[in-house]
Amino acid sequence: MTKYNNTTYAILGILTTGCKSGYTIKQLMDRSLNHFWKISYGQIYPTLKLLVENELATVKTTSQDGKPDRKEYELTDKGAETLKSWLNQPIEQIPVERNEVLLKLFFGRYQSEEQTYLQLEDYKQKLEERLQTYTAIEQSIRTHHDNDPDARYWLFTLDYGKRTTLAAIDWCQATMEAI
Amino acid sequence: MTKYNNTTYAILGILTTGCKSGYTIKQLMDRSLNHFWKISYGQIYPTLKLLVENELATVKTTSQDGKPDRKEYELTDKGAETLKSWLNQPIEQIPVERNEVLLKLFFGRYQSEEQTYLQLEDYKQKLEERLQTYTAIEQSIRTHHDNDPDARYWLFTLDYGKRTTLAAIDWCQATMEAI
DNA sequence: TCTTTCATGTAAATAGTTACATGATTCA
DNA sequence: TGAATCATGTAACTATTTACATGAAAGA
Repeated sequence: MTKYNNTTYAILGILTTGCKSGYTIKQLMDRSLNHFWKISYGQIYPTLKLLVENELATVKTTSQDGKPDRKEYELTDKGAETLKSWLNQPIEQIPVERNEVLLKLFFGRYQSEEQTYLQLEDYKQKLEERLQTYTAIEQSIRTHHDNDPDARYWLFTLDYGKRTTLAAIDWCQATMEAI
Repeated sequence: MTKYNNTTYAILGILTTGCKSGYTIKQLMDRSLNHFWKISYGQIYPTLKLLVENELATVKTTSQDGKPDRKEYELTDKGAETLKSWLNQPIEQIPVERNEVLLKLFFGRYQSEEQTYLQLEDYKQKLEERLQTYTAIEQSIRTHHDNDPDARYWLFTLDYGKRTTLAAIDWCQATMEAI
């Protein structure tokens, strides 16, 4: 079985949700996966091309009146199999999440305590904004996708974002008090 | 002021801690920054070269008996200034941390509930191992670097790792119960 | 008229890992 | 004898973003 990168599997997965074109894939990404997976058009279009080349999907161009032509992609059986087999594999290792604030804090001795404090305050504020975004998305899913069988899983991923962000906010507070 | 990437600033910062060669930089990284910043030799050596080219550091080659020659790098005033000015700038935005487990969970509908459960169990276990590593590093810092003025800041970054990892573990538990 | 939305795509640049090459010493 | 540690470095590959190019329609 050929191995693809996770971005390819992400696109493969999105094709199961009814999104069919590069444009709508990007939209769904930005709305629903943005907190743990983010990609640009520069990756989406070449990947869709690759899917067709490797027979994981098929394309057809559809004309729409008043709007540009769009290419609609559909998973093949091989594509669906590839997705499922990836889903069932456990992850190899948790990746290291690079954190610029921690990197700066690590060298905190070369900074004034006021500056460190301001840095943490700024970070905390950004985290709080993020938390609010998560809550907003959650509300939106609960009202617009209440009967969608995917919604359950989407809410699980949001819950993760909320919990870890909250933990980070608490850490900011505690660290600011310790300085 | 020229802008560099964060990896360059990380190396600049490590040069203030007494690590002088590419080899020892890598060692310190692996031991102390590994939970939020990780780089390979393939990045360290070219970056050190760049630092010298841009007059942020100077090199001299020292011979050691019984061991290979080593290059020792030292920050210039310009290098120290560059580091400090970066430290004082607030981060632009919190990066999206890609999470393969969440990506798989997002498409959980195409997987059996047992498989999803196993996936979460596996992730939880990996997180618990990570938490133990953090605790071990913390102990090591408390015993070996008790009077080091940097130690305080190192412990702050570890505390972040512990809190967010713990939150992720709780999420795993809650999600496993919900499935 | 200007901005937004729709829609697809490529080229260049940046970032980063992995694999390789080299070679001495120490320790089991 | 073989592995580990010390030590530096490059080439190839992979992943990804950013900037650009194109162009029509809708709405303010």
